[in-house]
Amino acid sequence: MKGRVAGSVQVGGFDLGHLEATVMEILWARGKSSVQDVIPLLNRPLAYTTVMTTLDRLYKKGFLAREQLTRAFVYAPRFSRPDWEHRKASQVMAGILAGSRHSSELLISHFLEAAGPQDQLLLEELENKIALKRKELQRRGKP
Amino acid sequence: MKGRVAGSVQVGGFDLGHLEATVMEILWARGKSSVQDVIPLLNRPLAYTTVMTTLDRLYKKGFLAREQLTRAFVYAPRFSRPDWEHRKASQVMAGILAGSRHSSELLISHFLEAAGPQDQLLLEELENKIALKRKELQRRGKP
DNA sequence: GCGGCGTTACTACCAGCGGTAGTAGCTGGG
DNA sequence: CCCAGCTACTACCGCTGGTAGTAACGCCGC
Repeated sequence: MKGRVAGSVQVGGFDLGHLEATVMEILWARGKSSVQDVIPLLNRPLAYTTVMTTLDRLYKKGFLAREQLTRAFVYAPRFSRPDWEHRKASQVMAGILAGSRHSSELLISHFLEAAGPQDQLLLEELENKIALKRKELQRRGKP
Repeated sequence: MKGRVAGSVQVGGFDLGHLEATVMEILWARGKSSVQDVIPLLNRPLAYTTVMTTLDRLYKKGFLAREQLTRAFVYAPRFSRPDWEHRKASQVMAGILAGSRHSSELLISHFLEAAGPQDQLLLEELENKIALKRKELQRRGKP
């Protein structure tokens, strides 16, 4: 009877299997696509129904929208890739923030460790954003 | 025969079930613990063997160390909670960085959105770190 | 020395999910 | 009106995690 324990950090809700992820990637690249559109773009031959099931599951999970233009369904991502990443990032951050404030710092620290020369602009932008946020918080703190 | 598709971002390797997560939480809170120690701290009664199996699986996954002090095994986390979070964060960041540089910014942006007054110190620290990193990159850039 | 109790190791079973695919039935175009 | 193509439904497999029973083993107390 599946215990269902409250708590536990679990990022959950954004887990895609390999096929699912691959298909999403294709959808993001192509935009509106039917099953037939997707099949030839896969790196291996899969039965029509397999791809359809996958698209359907993605649809039922709310990742894809569908529309019956011709006889066949045409699927399209409900979120753009960046948008989806943002949502995912939100989930991840929410999970991490729930764990502890400290972990947020850890995560960002790790980003800093991994940052290279190509990220200089990004860092600059980030620094600005943080400065802004701090000013805002200070303003709100003592009006 | 399990298709095994290359690619797909998947954070993987840090997935704990609910019971597993709960048990880790207990271990982090209590430090070295035996099965008997853990059982009363769970929010519902579970068979001795259930808890043992869970501890054992965690052990085999490398999350816990064990030691046979008395007759029973005594389990302890192999990583502190912050340390573990750091590792997890690394994985997450690696995944996100692999996706695109842009997503890193999204993730951190989201953190900034979620940041509140209680994070002022954190933000300050972060700003310093970024400034440091930028200086370092500039130094390395044109010696 | 021996028996029992606590422990472990082994094994099992179930449910959920994702990958994979077959079959039946519906439908629009010719 | 019939066929080709598409969907819906269903199924099966493997893996993972939750849950637990059973058998065997060793230490402690008598």
